[in-house]
Amino acid sequence: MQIGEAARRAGLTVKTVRYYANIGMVTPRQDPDTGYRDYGEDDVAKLQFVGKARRFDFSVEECRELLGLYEDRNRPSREVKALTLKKIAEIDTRLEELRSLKDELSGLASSCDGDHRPDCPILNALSGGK
Amino acid sequence: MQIGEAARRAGLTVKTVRYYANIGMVTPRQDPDTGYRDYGEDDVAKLQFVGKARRFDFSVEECRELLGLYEDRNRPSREVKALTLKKIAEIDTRLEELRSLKDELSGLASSCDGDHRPDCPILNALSGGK
DNA sequence: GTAAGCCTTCCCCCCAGGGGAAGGTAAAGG
DNA sequence: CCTTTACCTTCCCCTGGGGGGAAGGCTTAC
Repeated sequence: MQIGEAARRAGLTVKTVRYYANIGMVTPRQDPDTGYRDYGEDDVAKLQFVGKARRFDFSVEECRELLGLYEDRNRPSREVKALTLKKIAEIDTRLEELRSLKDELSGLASSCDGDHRPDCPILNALSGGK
Repeated sequence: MQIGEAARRAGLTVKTVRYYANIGMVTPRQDPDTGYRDYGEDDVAKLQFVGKARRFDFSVEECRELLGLYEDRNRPSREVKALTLKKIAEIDTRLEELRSLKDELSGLASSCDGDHRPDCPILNALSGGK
């Protein structure tokens, strides 16, 4: 099938699918007559796989790695789990950062009257020392 | 003072400070002899201000806005508070996304044995429908 | 015949700078 | 005076993950 239908069935944009072909992640056959990319069912499955992994916050490089494991029917599940745990740890770190950021901003916001007067503890904090 | 010392005192890199000058956020005087940028105390204060706001996850454009409010002695604190509350709401959204992502990944990871055998629920989930 | 709807490659754009080259300048040491 | 060192300048390419759109080619349908 052509790239448009493959993209539709994978829930991705044509641009994205073409990008994945260019970086060698999902490489379809090429029709020698038209030069058009020609996607098979297996390609669509890979595109769906990558699309879902991206939604799970895996980077393109990690997706490539997962795809390799996905295609190797003899790989130990250990490797996949390790990658997943690493990703979970990254998410935890980011959660912590965002939480403390939110606490600080919330503290500032609640100390600010937010009225017509120019005095503003938020700006004072941003311009203050440290 | 020269850009190096200004950067040091603001806790930023020289590259960053030069970038802020290029985009017109903190624009120092220029020494006509050497062509070097010449930073005053007020410039350093602005750099510190922007640096801190960046650490609070404000975008460069938002920093420009905050800086405008910072320099306007008559602005109502309402505007600053609104910007801060908007940022807090953004952080909340991102927190929610990350939390649900983590839950899904955690569920997958705990259902995977992580041993030498090839069967892997994580890959099954990624390749499964939907 | 021509309009619609596909497809192709090619190039620039986003953010917030980082890395490094090529070249000018200033101050200290020998 | 010469050299080293430590500054500074502009200029250009790089990151991730594509998006937007131009210029051009192809069928298919009306």
